[in-house]
Amino acid sequence: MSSTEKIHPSISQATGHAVSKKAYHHGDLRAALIEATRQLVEEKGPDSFSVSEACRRAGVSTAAPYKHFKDKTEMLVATVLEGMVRHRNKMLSALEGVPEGSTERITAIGMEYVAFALNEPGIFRLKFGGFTDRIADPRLEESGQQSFGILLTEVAKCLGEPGITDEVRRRGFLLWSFVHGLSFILRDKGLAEKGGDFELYALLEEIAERMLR
Amino acid sequence: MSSTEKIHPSISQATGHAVSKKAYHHGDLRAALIEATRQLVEEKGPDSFSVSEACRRAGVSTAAPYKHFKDKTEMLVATVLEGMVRHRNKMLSALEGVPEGSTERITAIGMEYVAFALNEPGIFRLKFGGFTDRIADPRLEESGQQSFGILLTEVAKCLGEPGITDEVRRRGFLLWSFVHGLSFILRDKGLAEKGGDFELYALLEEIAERMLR
DNA sequence: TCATCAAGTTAGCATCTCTAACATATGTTA
DNA sequence: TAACATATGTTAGAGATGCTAACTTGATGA
Repeated sequence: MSSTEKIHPSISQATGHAVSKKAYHHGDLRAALIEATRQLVEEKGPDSFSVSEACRRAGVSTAAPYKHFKDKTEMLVATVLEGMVRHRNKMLSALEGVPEGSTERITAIGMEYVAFALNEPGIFRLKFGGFTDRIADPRLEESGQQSFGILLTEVAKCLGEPGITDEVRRRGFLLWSFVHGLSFILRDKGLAEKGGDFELYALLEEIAERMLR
Repeated sequence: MSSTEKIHPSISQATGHAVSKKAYHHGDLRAALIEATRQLVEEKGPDSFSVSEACRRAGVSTAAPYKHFKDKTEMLVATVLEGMVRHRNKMLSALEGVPEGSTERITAIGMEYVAFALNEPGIFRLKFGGFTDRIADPRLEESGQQSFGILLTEVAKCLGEPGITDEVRRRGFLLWSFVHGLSFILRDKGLAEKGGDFELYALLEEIAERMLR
């Protein structure tokens, strides 16, 4: 698929928007713009992203996005939200088949977390390291909490706690901090320099054990 | 001090530049622009920073910076480098008076790391979470390695290892990941929500113990 | 059928980065 | 000391961008 090809998704599923806005002129410009934004953020980096270029890629005028998004920031937020949904779903499916209450479940979540950072570094940066100064969007906040909740549930089972106790929250916070930092470092350094030295899975296992012991 | 006051530092010390460029028209425009950049990055956030505004604050035309920096990115890099020097010096002075080979030294470094992230979130973001897509400057890389070296030295002493062995590197990497992630999370959430729940120093102590045991 | 409204368009303003051409201070050298 | 070379600044302007206003078009439903 050529990178300059216009984007015309048939149906907007990921946006979670009213089906009523589905097919006017473009088909689903909102979804197309989100996809163009996602591509550009990965190709050029979040800082070099421009609305104009997304418009060119979606094959519409530069004024068109403003019928769907308040401004550039909202466009990025929508794109990040879409990414977070994918991220969460990946984490959940990574848990399938892994024994309940085992530390491997924690490790699996961590692997998926790091994988997302490495596979979609642009979105990852927008989501986390990103533009807190530009956005304090409650939807991003909430979406993050949901993902954190998945981890906490697993930690509770691992520790044999009855629910999300203070201790669970504390351990979860420590684990999250570690995996979060690891993701950033690996993403920044590139897998070559740091990931080559250590086996990622072994690293995450060791951490899970040290933290949950 | 008014935020619109012009910046006229008497002597450029932090830039580490040839003294020959000290006093032409402005005094030391290079240093003044770095300071203006630093202020703006903290006030408006790294994404909203503009060269024009830095010029206004330094009281020069918008073309003036290009006599000192190749482009906007180089201006930001110079500002981040200056911040990294300050950061490293703070870490080093945090070690003074703390017993050699104690885990408190590790904790002290961690505290300083987190403090920098919280006190200078804009620079911290540019330095790390920041604009890897825009910059892969070798000077930033090297400066980061130097800071990491400080940590590794302390880890080696803590573990009683003869030098920077593979095991030291591994533990140091784990510790760094954790503190790095913690800094990001605390910075993003704001101290209120997360830092309120846990005592930062205690958290870092616990981590140091779990990691170095 | 036709009025309404959603979703596009074009035109244009304000701002931004960066360059070219010009102006001036400084320090050097004949 | 006069003239030159260079560092450092200025003004003017090209090209890109974010966003708005005003207009056009096409789908939907009374």
